[in-house]
Amino acid sequence: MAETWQQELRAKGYRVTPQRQLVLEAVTNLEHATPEEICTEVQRTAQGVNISTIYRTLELLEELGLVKHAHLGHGPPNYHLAIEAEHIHLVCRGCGRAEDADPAAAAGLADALRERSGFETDVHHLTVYGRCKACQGA
Amino acid sequence: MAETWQQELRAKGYRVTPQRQLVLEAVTNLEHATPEEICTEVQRTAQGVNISTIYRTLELLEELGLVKHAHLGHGPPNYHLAIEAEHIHLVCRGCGRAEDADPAAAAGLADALRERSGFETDVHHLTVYGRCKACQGA
DNA sequence: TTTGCTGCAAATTGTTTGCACGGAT
DNA sequence: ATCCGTGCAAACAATTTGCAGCAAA
Repeated sequence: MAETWQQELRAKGYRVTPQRQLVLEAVTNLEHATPEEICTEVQRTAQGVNISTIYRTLELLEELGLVKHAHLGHGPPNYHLAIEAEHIHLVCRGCGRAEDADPAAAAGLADALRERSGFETDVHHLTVYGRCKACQGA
Repeated sequence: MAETWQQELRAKGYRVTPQRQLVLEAVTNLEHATPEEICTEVQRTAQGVNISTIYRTLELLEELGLVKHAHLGHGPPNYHLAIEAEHIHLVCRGCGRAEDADPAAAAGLADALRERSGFETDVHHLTVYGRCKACQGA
């Protein structure tokens, strides 16, 4: 189970390199991170790694379905494990932080949109903007 | 409404310039446009206008609450009139088009998030990804 | 005659690409 | 020997900023 992604890489003619392992580890540990942040994390154990390798690796890992990314507002995109993608992003306008929520909360929304517009909602890629509990006074 | 946006500008010590009027017109006419597209539109009647003026003007108009912007996927943000913002964006993964939906559909979602996470949802800035009716076979 | 607004160019930031070396197969 | 993956630097795209001249109050 844990060894499958390396096998999948090899099966497709790709190689399993330290950089790729480190990027996947970083995405796993940071949970929600930008390419820049991932690069910094990776460089803690392999200081030579270049930012372009991060981008290329993230693209590859996304192709394999291991990670996903979302555009949460202005800045750079946000990467996380695909397995952990089963959630809604709540982005706070106050502190800018992103927290997660149960996609079940969007079930009603999906139903309403399907019924009214025939639109099939991808609940796993939903980003909601607003104010988090902590920022409720500014 | 007796209080025009021009008066509001002056009241705050800003000036009403041709550029600002043209940008607001462009946002009105294009309905959903990037800064680049707005710039091109404005330059049709005032060819000297610089892209940085567009950015500065859009920022100002947003501060005044006249326009809003949304990040629909990768590229540059998308500007539209605030008055027209009272809707949800449905972005289709198939054709890439954005259609509008009634924010009432998200009422249940907002309730659920407030109850579970104490998160105050901004329903007017909700973007939902999925597949539109027409693209339901790909 | 002060102050705001603009155009221009340069600086920033985020991301992609071309290329040659080094290492794995 | 071949081909992939990487670091590096340069190219690119989107956006921001510093500044001098101009124009409106």
